[in-house]
Amino acid sequence: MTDANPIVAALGRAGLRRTPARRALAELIAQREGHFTAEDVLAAARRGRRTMGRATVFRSLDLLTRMRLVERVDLPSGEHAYVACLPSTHHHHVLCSRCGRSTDVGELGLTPIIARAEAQTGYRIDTHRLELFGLCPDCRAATEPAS
Amino acid sequence: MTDANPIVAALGRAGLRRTPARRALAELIAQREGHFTAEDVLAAARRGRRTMGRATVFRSLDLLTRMRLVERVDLPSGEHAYVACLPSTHHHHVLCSRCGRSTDVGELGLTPIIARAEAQTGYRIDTHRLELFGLCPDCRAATEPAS
DNA sequence: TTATATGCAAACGCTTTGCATCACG
DNA sequence: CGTGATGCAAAGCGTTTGCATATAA
Repeated sequence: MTDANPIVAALGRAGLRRTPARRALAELIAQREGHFTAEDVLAAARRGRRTMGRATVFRSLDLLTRMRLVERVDLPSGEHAYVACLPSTHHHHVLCSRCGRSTDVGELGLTPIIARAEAQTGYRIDTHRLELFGLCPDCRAATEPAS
Repeated sequence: MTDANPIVAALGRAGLRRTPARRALAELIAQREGHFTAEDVLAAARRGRRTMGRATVFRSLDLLTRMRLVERVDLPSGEHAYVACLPSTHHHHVLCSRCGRSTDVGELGLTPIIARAEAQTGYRIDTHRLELFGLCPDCRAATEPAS
């Protein structure tokens, strides 16, 4: 039991229980390349042989969010989704509006922008949220054959 | 009836009905300097002599959103809120996490950042959302007496 | 063995919808 | 007048909670 799955491994490191439900969720997240909703998880679990209670899904997702293993994003539609992400490093997410895939991008040099906003408004800014939406390379290829 | 209220004026320009409910909502929004939730509107209307049905609040808020007179923002808490804003110009919002006040800031030069993200990920980005949270000047003064 | 986690179902809160009525233009 | 807007109440979702049971460590 080497905990190949990074989420399961992190649970172990944190001294939390590696229950079947959590393993299954970790597996689902690892398989999915992009963002997903709580409902997606339920559906995926149901599709497989495993069934998880709604409560467990939300509780686990919440746990993983607090552990910074996933992050909650708000889609332009207003839906709440989650994306897996590597902890600790500050980053932003780029989401494909067609296939739902998501990718992390690093800091991007937002600091001067924030400084500018502070200068313009007089606020002291301590949190920010940047979400980028567009087409991933694959969907781009499918949509704009000739580029 | 000069439509001093910019929202009411915009409704007129768009050929939409300036009903009592919409006028009341426009008034409430004009008075409030920061962001507000649908529930806030309900409560405010109830506090005043005017009462509006929930449905009307949501329908009107939706209408104003489509007209770009208000914008929906997702607070870090996950709550959905709205902020009044001037249409057409691209801008972002700075929200005070203490008093809820909000201010618009202009474009801030995000374009190079987006270009960088596109280069890093291969995505073609066509929408973005930047929300900045912090303390407004007043709350700053109240919190950090000596700065 | 014992604190944790799970599952179910009911409770919740926010948002939408159906429908009859009302009133702006 | 006629269409668009309103209000109410009920339906619809996504999310949370209470509680008894099961289980990882």
